[in-house]
This record gives sequence, structure tokens and C-alpha cells, in this order.
Amino acid sequence: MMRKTSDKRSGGGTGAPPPRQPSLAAIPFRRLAGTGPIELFSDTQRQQLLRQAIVRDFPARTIVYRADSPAEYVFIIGDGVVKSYRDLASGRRRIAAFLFARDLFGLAESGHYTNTVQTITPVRAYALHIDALAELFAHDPAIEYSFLCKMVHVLREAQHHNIIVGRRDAMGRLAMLLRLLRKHDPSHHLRTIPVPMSKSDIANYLGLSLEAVVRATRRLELQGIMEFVGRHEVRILDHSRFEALAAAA
Amino acid sequence: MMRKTSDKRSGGGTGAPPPRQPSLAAIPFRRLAGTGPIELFSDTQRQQLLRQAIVRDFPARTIVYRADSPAEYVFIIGDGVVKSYRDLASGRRRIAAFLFARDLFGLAESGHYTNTVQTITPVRAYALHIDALAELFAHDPAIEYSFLCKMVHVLREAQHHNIIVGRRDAMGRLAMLLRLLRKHDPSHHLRTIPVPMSKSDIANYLGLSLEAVVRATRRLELQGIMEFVGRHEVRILDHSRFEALAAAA
DNA sequence: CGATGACTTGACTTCGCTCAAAGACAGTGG
DNA sequence: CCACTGTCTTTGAGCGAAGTCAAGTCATCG
Repeated sequence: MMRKTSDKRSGGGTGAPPPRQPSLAAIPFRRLAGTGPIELFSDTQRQQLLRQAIVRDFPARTIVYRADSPAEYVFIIGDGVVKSYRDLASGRRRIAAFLFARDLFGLAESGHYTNTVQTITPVRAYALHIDALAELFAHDPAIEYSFLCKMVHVLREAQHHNIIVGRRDAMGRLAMLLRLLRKHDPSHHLRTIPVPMSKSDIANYLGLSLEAVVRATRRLELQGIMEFVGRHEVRILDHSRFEALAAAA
Repeated sequence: MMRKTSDKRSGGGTGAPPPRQPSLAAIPFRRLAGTGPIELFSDTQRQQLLRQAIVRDFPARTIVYRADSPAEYVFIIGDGVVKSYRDLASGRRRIAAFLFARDLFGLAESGHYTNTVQTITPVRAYALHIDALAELFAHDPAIEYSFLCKMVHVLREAQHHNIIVGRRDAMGRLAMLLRLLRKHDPSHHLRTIPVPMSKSDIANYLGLSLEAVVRATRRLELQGIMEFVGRHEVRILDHSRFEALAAAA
């Protein structure tokens, strides 16, 4: 049934110096020196949030909340990976996003969550009561600005997801997902990309059948572009062809 | 080449009492009485924004800005319809969203727009300089909160778009888009849905080829579910089957 | 060591894509 | 006012890729 505590997949956030918590990462929308995601909170903001937050640890495969249930809390991930999905009337499941350390989830619609969120690895999360958060916003526009930045960033990610799903070829979609996952790996100088989720999750994220995902991985392996090392790691063998495939958009 | 000013398609916002401008509409994320979108700005907020805003009128088919160009302004649509899209390396074009009156666009990434935005109908827009807006945010958390609400709302729409594109059947995708368009029609008690964009735009939004869109419309017409009245209006003939198709998700 | 869930593989079907060519519409200019 | 022209749209034929169904294997855990 449930894997116990033996799950060693980390999926992000285990870099050498553990970042202060809670923290939020995003690429700001205004012009800035760097090009990658930056930390949005200052130390004092972090402390303010931590005062309001409830630290919660979830084992792998735990449902944090279900779609359409009343939304009391917003969550910031300290460590671990979750999936945010919706089960459709057709019986299909659409995974809207995989979320990692420094990501945010739980902003709802009319007080009800729109997606179900379930952990993939063990997760530490910071739960912020929505009223407390609104209170904070009213007093501190800078914190609110950070959340706004994050939402803009998340919207861009959703649009990128749209582009991924819009591709017709399964191999290309898979390559794009792998590139996403690599970005979330703190130590991606290594040749292997951590893949914490199951192939079935991947299928639901990419809008493919499970079999199509399996066949796409097989073809990528046959072409010598990448290979699975166990079920939760991928090694890129031919970087240039991999990038070319993922970039074909 | 370019249609001149004779374009009569409205596409939203021509309801009897013209709303005060600029205005933003969204479903707030906190629990609330109503279930539909509400106006986010108060009168005083509107006036504050209007003081900063440049009112700009664009003819149909005008490019407001191009992807990757420096982002100086954020826009709120007063009236009309635009498309926000990105041309991919493969030669394909992905339309990320159609935007209507009371919608927002132009929040960028690192000071550069991520999508190209082009008008479909004539458009009146309110351009807000990003620095002025940030200034406003720092002084008025309530305005900032409105923008945050809007971004959360837009994110939900993007996820809904993901669900649409995730469907395999062209007819179902088309039905879902038509339902979206109906929502944006101020007078949708009528049997006809305004469809301001071309079928080619629809194809790029749905992730289909133009021909697939045409065939889907044909099949819907043959089955007596709906029919095109001219190129920019659709009449729903069988509401229950239409809804069933769109809801099958 | 048996069970459960995750994964793999094969055969067949279906649906949308591509290419190609013709038809319909709207704004333009005479 | 009407023919002109470019765009948008429609339709057909053939192909390929992903979906579905059905077995069967592998891995992990009790």
C-alpha cells in the first residue's frame, strides 16, 4: 500500500547549504541582473512568515488536500515534490504541475481548492492561514509583491506546460519534461536527472497514455540519447541531440 | 492587407451600462458570496490607476508588442479582444490566451515580454508603466491585492486551457472553447456566441491543425449540435448535447 | 514467497496531420 | 456599383503516431 519511510528520493532542496525557510523562488517580472530564479523573501520577511506558519511534514503519497474542499491554508514547500492534479469526468487525470522546494500552492477559487495535491516524496511544507496571509499583505506590500512575482512566474510555467502538451511527438514532450526536472535539481552538474514521479504521473502530465511514455523512453534509449538508471533517475547520453529535441518546441 | 476600421465585431464589453474604466475582473481566491467574476477595483483605485494610465486605441490586427522585447508597460483591456501567442521554432504558433475587456496582460519575465500580443478586434487599452505600477503597489496594498487576485485567476484559466488541450477529440476541445467565449459575452442569454477570432486562431489555441478545426465544426453541424452564422458567430442548437460534450473533459 | 502495484510489450484501431487544390468572403480600387 | 485580390475556409486522399486492449514481466513489501 504505502511505502514507509524508506523512500530515498529527494527531488530538490538538498543542496549543500540548506536555505533558510520558508522561501519562495521566481524570476521577477521587472528587469534584473540575473536570468535565473532568485529568492524572493528577505530574512525579516521569512521570519514574519515563519511566525504565522505551521510546519507540516507529510510522508510520500499523502494527499494534502482534495479539489473542491474548503481552502484554509496556502502552502510553501520547504523540501520534497508534490503533484497538483484534477480527475476529470472522462476518468482521465490531468496533472497541472509538479511542485518543488520554494514553490507555492493552495491559492484557490472562491475559497475552494481547484486541484488535488498529493506528495510524491516526503515533504516538509509551511502552511499559512489564508486570513493571516491577507493580513500580512495589508501591512507589508513587499511580501505581497513577492507573492505576485511568484504567481506571474507560475503562470509562465503553466504556459510553458501548454507548449509542452501542444507538441505532437511523445519523445519531444518527454525531453522537455526532463529538462524541467533537471532545472529543479540542485546538483545538476551531474549527468543524471532525478525523476521522482512515476511514469504514470509523467503520462498524466504530458497528456499521453502510459504506454506512449514507455515507448518514447524506449525510443530515446534506442537512439542513444538517454537512459533510465533505475526508475527514478535518467542519464543523458547525447546532450546535443537531447537539447535539439527539447528545443524543437 | 489590413482591414480598416470597418470591423464590427465587438467581442465583449458592450453591455448596456459601460463599466467605468479601467477595470479588472476575476473570481477572488478567498471565500465569497458569488461564484462568478467580480470587479476588483474600487472607484478610488480606478481613479488612481487612470491618473497613471495612457489610454491607447489599437485597430484590429495590430501588434501591441512582440515576444522578447523590453517590457515597459502593463496593459488592461477596456474593450476588444487580443490574442497572446508565441511562435515556436517548429514554425507552429501557440496561442496562450484570448484576452477580453477587464483582462490584464504584459507582466513579463526579467523585463522582457514572453508572448507576442496582437489585437483581433479594435481595442481600447490602458497602459500602465511598470515602475509607476510598482510604486502604486508599495503605497497601496489593496491595489496590489487586486492584481494578485487577477493573476491567480489567470493561472486557473491557463490550467483550464491545459485541460482543453489535453483532450484528444477535436469536437470536445472546440466545444470547450465555445463555452469559454460564451462566458465573455455580456449578453449571452442570446442563442449565439460571438467568435471574434479566425478558425486559424482557434486551431492555434486548441493545438489542432486548421483542417481539424474545420472538420470538427462540420461534424458538430452535421450532428445538429451547433452551427456557424457567418464567420464570427455560433448558434447552439442542442444545448444539452453541447454541454455534455464540453463537460466530458 | 505470494501479492500488489509499476512497468513493458505487441496487435489493432482511430484520429488528427500533411499535402494539395478548389471555393467563399470582404475590403479595394476602378 | 462591380470586378479584383488576398485571406480565410472548405474538402479530399493517404499516412503516421498515439490510443486502446490484452498479456505478461519486474520489483518491492509483507
